[in-house]
Amino acid sequence: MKNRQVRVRFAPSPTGPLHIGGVRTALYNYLFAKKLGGVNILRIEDTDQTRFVPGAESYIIDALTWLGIKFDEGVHVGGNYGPYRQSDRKEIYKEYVDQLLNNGWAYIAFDTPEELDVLRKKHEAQKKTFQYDSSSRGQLRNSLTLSKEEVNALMNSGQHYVVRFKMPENIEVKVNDLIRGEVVVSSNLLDDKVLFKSDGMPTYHLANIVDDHLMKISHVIRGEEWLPSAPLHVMLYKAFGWEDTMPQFAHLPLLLKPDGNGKLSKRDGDRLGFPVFPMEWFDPKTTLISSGYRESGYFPEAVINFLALLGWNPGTEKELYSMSELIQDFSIERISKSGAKFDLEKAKWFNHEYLIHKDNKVLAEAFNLQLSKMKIRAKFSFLVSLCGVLKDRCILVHDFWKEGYFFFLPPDEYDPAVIKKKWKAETPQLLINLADFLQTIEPFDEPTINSAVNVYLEEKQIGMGQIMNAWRLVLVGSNAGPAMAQIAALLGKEETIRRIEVGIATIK
RNA sequence: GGUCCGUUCGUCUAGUGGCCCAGGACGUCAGGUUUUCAUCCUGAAGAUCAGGGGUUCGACUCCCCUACGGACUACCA
Repeated sequence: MKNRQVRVRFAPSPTGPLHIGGVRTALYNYLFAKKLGGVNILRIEDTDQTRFVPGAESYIIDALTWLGIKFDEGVHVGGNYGPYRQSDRKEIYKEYVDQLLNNGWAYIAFDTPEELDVLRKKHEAQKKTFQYDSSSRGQLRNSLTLSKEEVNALMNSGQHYVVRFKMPENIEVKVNDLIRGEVVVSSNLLDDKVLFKSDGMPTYHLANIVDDHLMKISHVIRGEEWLPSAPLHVMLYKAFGWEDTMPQFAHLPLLLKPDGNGKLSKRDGDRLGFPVFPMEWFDPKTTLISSGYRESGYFPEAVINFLALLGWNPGTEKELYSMSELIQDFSIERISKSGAKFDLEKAKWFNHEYLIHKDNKVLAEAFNLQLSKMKIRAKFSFLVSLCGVLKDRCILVHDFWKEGYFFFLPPDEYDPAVIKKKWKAETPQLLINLADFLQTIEPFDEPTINSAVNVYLEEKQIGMGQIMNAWRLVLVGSNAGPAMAQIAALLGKEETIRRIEVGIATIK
């Protein structure tokens, strides 16, 4: 098993949009594969036809593509171990169930879900737990209790049946987990899981093991919610005689809600007002829209960086990581054992870091996209300069509008608090004089305006406090925004003077 | 209820027996820079290492118990 090629898979089921915890699982698989020169596979686990959601599969692919998580094999890229969608592999599983049935590792069971439900309720009423296992299978309707003739008769009569795994008694099942070490469970506590459903589809457990084996998966990196079923999976490898090539397991810690405890869920996003999905998702059933990081103005690099550090760290103080740096430094040994609470503040900080280091042209393009949705047109070169001026104060791409709307819309009202504090009797005249002076400045750019105005104020013996806030008020409408010279330069001479005139005429 | 996993500042975490009366980052607070706001810079507060027992000359680090939290417990994945 040494020197086996690293082959990992990310195997979501298309029951809805990929949620941020799933993204992290996909990311860790990708980083691990690339680090070791291995192969990253995208397999779609759609054995439950009742939960299939149209659009979910393409959403998963688009989201991972947006984030820069690439696959070497998978539904969308093909490969030598396909098909990569379990519904397309339906025929394959039959042969393997038969193998188990033939060598006594599985049996046929006729109990209906309703019958079992009644049994569960009955046991519950007595504060006991019903389990379909070695203790109960002798009293139920299955090929272990029925005669061969009865079984055949039932099957021929079209009676629905499932195939269950026959969990052996009294053995210790050991799961060697790369993150948690050895986990030991007694087989007596494990139940006879359904491997093959009455609808002719395998369950997750069967399909998963067969596919991992057939696709030569070397490492299974998945969420901690799978740890309880790992012993069953180990037993399945044993039953098939595939112990030698059984993959190594690594169960990742869960992503927790920001407040309180518990697994992060779709609900939390709505409740706390932050996205739990990489991209916006339109639910065809409820017609509700869930927000996404992409549409909220986050950069994929920031989302990746933030997620990578949630449950893993390099052991150094380095926090800003590009994807290729992550690949270089990633290791399973440094994944932590305990769940990590999702902290939006930290995510924002990462985004800000990425935003301020982005080229102004890239930012301008993103901003332009937002503006065009608002039906606002602007010269690209103007947007590039504007982004340069505003980027320090922005966290998300959306903030460019919040921080710079007044470059597009003249003030329609003036902050009363600023008027009260900074608008004196002599202010209008001072502004008129300033406007006259601005008229003479050439070129009307930031450094020129800045030094010219400074000299002008000094010559006229006007204090900064006497005029700057009032000037800002007429240009912006409040006391916010970047330096005055920057605002004036971007607004242009004509508009700057016009706003001064309008302000004087409006403010009493 | 049962099984399994986990537990270091509010949050993410460093720490693999002495370097730790515990380090970094986010957040918070204070000061500085700035004509405003933000950025930025400096600093501060913030964890009796869940609690209790051991082992050891010495424990955040090893062992046991307890508490708390979580996951799982479907013909869902």
